[in-house]
This record gives sequence, C-alpha cells and structure tokens, in this order.
Amino acid sequence: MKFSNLLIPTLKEAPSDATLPSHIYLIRGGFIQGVGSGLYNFLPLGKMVLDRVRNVVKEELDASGAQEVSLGFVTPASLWVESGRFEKYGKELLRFKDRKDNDFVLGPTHEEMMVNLVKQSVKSYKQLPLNLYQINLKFRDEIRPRFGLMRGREFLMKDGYSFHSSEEDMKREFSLMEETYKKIFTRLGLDFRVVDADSGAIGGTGSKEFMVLADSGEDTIVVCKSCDYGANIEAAKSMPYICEEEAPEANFAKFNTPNVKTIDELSNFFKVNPYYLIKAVAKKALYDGEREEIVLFFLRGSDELQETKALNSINANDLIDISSDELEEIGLVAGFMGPLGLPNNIKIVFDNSLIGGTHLICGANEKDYHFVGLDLELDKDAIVDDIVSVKEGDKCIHCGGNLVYTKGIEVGHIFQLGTRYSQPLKAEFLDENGKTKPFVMGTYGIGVSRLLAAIIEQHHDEKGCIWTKESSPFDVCVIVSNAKDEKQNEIALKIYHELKAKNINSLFDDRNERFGFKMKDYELIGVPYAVIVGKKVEEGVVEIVSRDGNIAKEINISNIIEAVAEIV
RNA sequence: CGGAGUGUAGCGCAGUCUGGUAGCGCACCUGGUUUGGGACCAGGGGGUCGAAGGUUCGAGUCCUUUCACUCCGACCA
Repeated sequence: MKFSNLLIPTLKEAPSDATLPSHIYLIRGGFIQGVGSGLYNFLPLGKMVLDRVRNVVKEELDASGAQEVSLGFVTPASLWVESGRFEKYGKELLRFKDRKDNDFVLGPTHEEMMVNLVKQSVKSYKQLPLNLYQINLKFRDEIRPRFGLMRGREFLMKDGYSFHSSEEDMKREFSLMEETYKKIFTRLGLDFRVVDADSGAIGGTGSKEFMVLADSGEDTIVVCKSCDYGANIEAAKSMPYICEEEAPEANFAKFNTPNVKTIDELSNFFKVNPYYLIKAVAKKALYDGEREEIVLFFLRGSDELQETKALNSINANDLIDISSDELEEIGLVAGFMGPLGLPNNIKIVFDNSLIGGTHLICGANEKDYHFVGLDLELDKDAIVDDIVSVKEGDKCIHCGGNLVYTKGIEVGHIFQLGTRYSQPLKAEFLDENGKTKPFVMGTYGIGVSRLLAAIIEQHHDEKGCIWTKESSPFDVCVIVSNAKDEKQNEIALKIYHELKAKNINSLFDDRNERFGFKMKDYELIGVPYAVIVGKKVEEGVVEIVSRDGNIAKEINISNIIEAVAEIV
C-alpha cells in the first residue's frame, strides 16, 4: 500500500481525555476515532490490525475443532426473559422496542442465542460434543466507559460455547480451550498469565482468566514468585496466616475504650497486633426481587474484606455501603460493632481465619466499649467462608512461596458453565439410554478489540506503538528519504514492488514530506521494520531499522529483499 | 448513581470574572524555498461559541432550563 493513498490521519496531539498509552497512540496513529462515549470507528490501519488479531483467534480456534457462526446482534427479548436475565442483567443491557412495540436487546453476550440455536438442531448425544463460536460486536451500556478500546461500550468479542453430554467431556474441552487461548496470546506476542477467577454474573464453577500483565491493568492479580500459581484478587487463596506475636492474655471482660473506633486506634490502645482484633464490616446486600438485608462481616483486624468473596458467601447480587445513620437505626454503633449481642434481624458472616480464635478483642455493640479475652464459639449455622483479600507476602497454597500483586488486563475468560443455562432454557438431548438430559456447557470469551489496546499497553515507547509480528498492520515500511530525489524514489518503488511480489505486506511512504516527519509517523504507527532509502543509494546502499531499536544497519540494495524476508 | 469538572474551527487551548467586530498553535488549501529527525516565507478557507429560553440597544461572556462529555469511586471481554 502506498501511504499517500491511505487514510492515516496521524495527530501531534491526543484528545485530552486519553490517558493510557494505548488510547493515546491508537488515536494519534490514526487507527481509531472516537465518536461518542465508549464508541469508536476503526480507520483503515485499525481495521487491518483488528483483522489480523481476529485471524489469529480464528485460526487457532478452527484448529482446535471449534466452528464459527454468526448470531444476530439484535436479540428478541423473549429469550432473555426465558433465562431470567432480562431483569437481572441490569442497566448494562441495552433494551429497545421495534415499530410493533416488541422488546429487543443488543447482545452483551450470547448464551441465550447460542443455546437456542443448538437446541433447535441438536437432539442426540451422537451430535456431541460441539463447540461453536462467533467473533462479533457486543454492546454493554457500561456505567463508565473509559481508556479507549480497553473499556468501550461497543466492542468486538469472540464468544464460544461448547455443548457436552457429560461433565468430564466439558472439562476436557475446557482444558483444550485453555491451551488454545495460550497459543493465541503467545502468537500475538503477549506476556500473560492464566489465573483462577471469580465466575461473576455469568455463573458456573471453575473459571480462569487470561491476564495480560501491564501496570495499567484494571485487575489486581496475585501471583506466586516460586511457582506458576496466579489468581485474580477476587478469587486468590493463601495459606492461613499465623501471627507470631503473642496473644493478649485477658479474662473475658467489658472494657471502656472511649472514642477508640478504628483498628489502628484499637491496636495502639491495647498494644496488640491487629491480628487479635475482630474487624466488623457492615454492608447492605441486595438480592433478586428488591429484597435487601444488612450483613455484618467479621474478620481479623489485620485483614481486608474482599467484596467479591463477601458477595459470593451470601449469594447476593450486590453489596452497597451503609451509612452510620442506618446502622444506628438498627441498634449498631459504628466503631464498636462485634459478634456478641447483635440484633437478630441481621445476617453475620465470619472469615475462616476466625474459626477457633482465642484471646480476641471485639466491639461490644455499645458506644465506647469493647470486649477483651474473647474465645470465639460459632453457632453451627453461622456462615463461615473465605472473605478476605490475599495480601502481598502471604504464602502460596501450592508451594509456600511468596505471593505478590501485579496488574493485569483481562483479555480472555473461560467458564465451566454446567447446566446453568441449558436447564432453564430446556436445551436437552437424548443420551445413550434414550434419557433426556440438559447439555453440559462451557463458555469461552476473548476481548478482541481490547486485545489491540492490550498489545499496545505492553508494546510501546515514548514515540508510539510497537506492534508485534502477528498484529502489525504491515510487515515492513519502505521510506523514501527525499521524495523529490528521482533515484531514491525509483529504488524505493522497486524494493516495494519486489517485497510485494514476495508476499511481504509492505507500506510505501511515498509522501512528499521531509525525512523527520515521515520517521515520526513511522514510529507512531509502529510497524516492526522499516527500509530507509536515502542518500546512500548512490553507493548502492539502503538502511534497515527495527521499530524497537534493536537493528539499524546498512545493506546492499541487491540483498535487501532477502534481508527483509529473513526477519519478517 | 454519588462527588468534581468541562463544552469556543478536525485536534489542543485562550477569551467568560468586568457584555461591545470570535482569537492562538497544530492540521487543511494556493504559491515559493527546503529535504536524514514533526522546516520556513507569503497568501487563504473553515465557527449557528453544546442546545433552548430569558435579561439587554447589544450575550461566547449575565440568569434559568436542558443535553453531552470527562475525571475519582462500585461493573466487565
């Protein structure tokens, strides 16, 4: 392609709202164009990258035996009503009516549609297993779109769904998908980790996320320094912590603690490690059908509540903060809450680490008083669960190594769904014995447009993008130093044609611009290699450079095609 | 949704306090010089100042309403 014929509107300045490198460079490089909150147009360069990334995804999935389909973007709401998600999915689901006043939604994910498709045509175990996927637009009316392609409202996603006659077979496919995803992200040149994850709104049991490691990632992940354990902070586990400091010896008693409210203050007041204090976190839990209740979470003072784990422990839809006024209304005192003598209309949850806890200090549910010397005895029916965040320095449950935090961009997520959708939607088949059974399902997602952002987050410098081999819009860029110089032009054009003949995807910067201007554009756009045709053509020499700065050498014109063919 | 802020040329901004011919840089068009690191000179085009209403002889500027967008917190590929 000739640069002069392409629409590549590069910019010196980025829009003021762009903060991440990927957002800034994708816009400045003329890859994408913002059109509204969380909505982007893909310009020619962006479309090329998108197609290349999409191709890698497609090739690997097809190789794994999955089959591509394309489902309608507009989905009849009736399917969503059937699965119960029409109400439950919330405001992220964009709903609208057609001229006949029928309800529709723009698909944010396609479990319903895919189950529906399969249920119409698959009736027998002989047709299983089946893995169907599509790479299509999704729309989620995000509360706060940001970071360019990283969190848009409209985005390109690969979503796959597998159907099986047994749990074992579904697990086999799940592993196959894990391997396939690893191949995809490796081919794209990404540094990533596969981590244990929370299954969230989609549901199901085992679930794994594919995280591209980058400081700008929105997720905190916990990784082990000694083995390959990794988990989203929402699902991370660590070995039980044992406090080496001595426990405060005291007989059970009520103690006057005037105005001592926080864990820090309490720890100072009694001169004890926060490990021996009971922290109480009050939240309001929201459930289906507008039902809500107050929940108190009790944990060690040295721990932090992990909201997702907390949410899962009580099977609620959401946890929201609660004001101290609301607490007072039900007879609780902020800063002095404890597990003893609570009003009976609130739910309580204990963290695992409190089981069998002794010599504890906790709030007395009375202003300015705490209990000391508490040996915790839990009711049989008390909820006990893992509800705290793993901390840096905690020990790995697999190898005992040190756990540390890092940030990741979620680019893929695979779930073992089981029969969560097939059952309510009555998607069933006949097994070997002629018995009706619901499909056992798995579901697998990849954020394709987000991948472009993730690649740039991991591969850029202060000058612009540095595309990886399989994601770059072009393999090489041929740059004419002085476009008015006939000899340079002639040689460059010849090199360009020969590269093309060799099936090397080349961009020819033939614009009548100064050298520096074209180099800045080259660096901004980030094609991995450039052939620079300049003054030295008189001596029969051109230059080859790599965008990452690792190569810059002069090459005889007669050898240039081979030299390029070798590296791209 | 809670808190903060911004809407002026394609992009980045000034002008608003104190009402009086709508500006600057980049980009764009024409001509010329320049050609190994975002060049220079000369000339030029482009705006219903987010929208609606009001005050006023006169509103980008003051008042009211409204919409959009951005940033900080809770969701997700």
